[in-house]
Amino acid sequence: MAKILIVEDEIPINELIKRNLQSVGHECISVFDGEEALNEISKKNIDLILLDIMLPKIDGYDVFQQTCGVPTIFLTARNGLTDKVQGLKLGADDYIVKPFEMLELLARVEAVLRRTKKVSDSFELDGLHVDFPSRQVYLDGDLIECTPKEFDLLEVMINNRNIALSRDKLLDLVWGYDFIGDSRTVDNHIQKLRSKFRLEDRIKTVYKLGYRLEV
Amino acid sequence: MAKILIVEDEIPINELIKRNLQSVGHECISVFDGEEALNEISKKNIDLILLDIMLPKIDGYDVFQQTCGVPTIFLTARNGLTDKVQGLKLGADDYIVKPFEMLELLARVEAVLRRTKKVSDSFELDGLHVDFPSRQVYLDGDLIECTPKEFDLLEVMINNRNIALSRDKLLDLVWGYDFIGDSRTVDNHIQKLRSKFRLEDRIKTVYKLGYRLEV
DNA sequence: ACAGATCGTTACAATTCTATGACATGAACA
DNA sequence: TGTTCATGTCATAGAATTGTAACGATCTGT
Repeated sequence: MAKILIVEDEIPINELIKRNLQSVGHECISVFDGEEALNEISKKNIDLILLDIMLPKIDGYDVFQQTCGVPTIFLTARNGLTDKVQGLKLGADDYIVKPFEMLELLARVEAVLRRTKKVSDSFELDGLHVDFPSRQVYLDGDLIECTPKEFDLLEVMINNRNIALSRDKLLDLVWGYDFIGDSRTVDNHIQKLRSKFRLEDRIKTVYKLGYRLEV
Repeated sequence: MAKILIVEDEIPINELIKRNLQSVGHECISVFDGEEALNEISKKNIDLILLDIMLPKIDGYDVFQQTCGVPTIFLTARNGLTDKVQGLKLGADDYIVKPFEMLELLARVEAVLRRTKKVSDSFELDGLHVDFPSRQVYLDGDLIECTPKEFDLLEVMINNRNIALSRDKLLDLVWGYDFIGDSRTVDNHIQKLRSKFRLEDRIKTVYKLGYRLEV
């Protein structure tokens, strides 16, 4: 997957981000101040930088000037120096306001990596090959027809693999609206995914909650 | 765990909160007026602030303006300056009305910390590893199947570790207020936890009351 | 307007969970 | 030590949840 540099001086946050990115398959390097950050940027092929603005030694603003075009997502405090940051946001690939939800961060990381082509545009698991740009799915090399909803759901499951996702969460992420009343819509689409893409053993049901894609 | 700043001028209340938060593993700093509060905020990496509104020297309202986005829970008197406070509530992560129940405060603290990702998403004890996002439990590295009630109860016990929890309290926290039935239900589920997760020595029974998870 | 595809809903079967009761064991107290 | 009440332990019936298939409404392209 991608090599991601996490520049964040609060150790618990840094480690939490690291754990989550690693769990979806990325390689992570944690640094805790701007000096270390510039060090890593110069010597390694970093694919993406998560950059806190408030940093010891050299602040995020100055680090950003020297990233030489490496894609960057800013992590900004709720009411930080918004005026200064505002300008930066234009140059950055994305920014996210703390405190943020981890699922949101993961989604943005994937989006930037895909946009900047630093991540393979596809996903492999067992004999399954999912190609995101073309929205096509192959099983053992054979193209499997895939409806829009099926693909959207599959994509969300892949981007949030190893996380228990409630039905409500899935409705939010895939259907995009708050669902009223109870229906078996999610269940039925999950069922489609399982049988169509041979994911019976990979998509676990989390009883009374929802589903989880295990890789 | 997390570093929590308690800003409360009534010494007994301040100390009570401190004792309880420490017993579940948090690091606490007690201050008794707004001036001290700003001092601590500026020099240390505070993860969460519990902020009384009525304070000597500088009041909670003014302190909040300078927290630089550190998550904050307000402690408001029932008939405080509700008009002024009302506005604050929008910016705060949560608020709780005095007099409050300690368990309620603990629950809100955990909720905010998890929401703002200042607390780890997993819990370790002896060979037991509990992963909250995936809702999976490992014992000596092996995945142990876990029912919803088992996981919910385990989570509550972990979040309120070192605190004696009555059966009624557990029924409230895990089953929900509207549960009608035998309180032996709790006993049976505790038994499951003990045998399944090798917690025989960790979950103590508090005679005539309930149970306590000791770490 | 028609044919074909997609998708939300429903119904029923299969599965999983859990509250409960019965009995055994243990703690408190006189 | 004996009595009483509280808790540990286990099995099971019934409730709750999910799997599965089929249906009809809606949409799309012709």
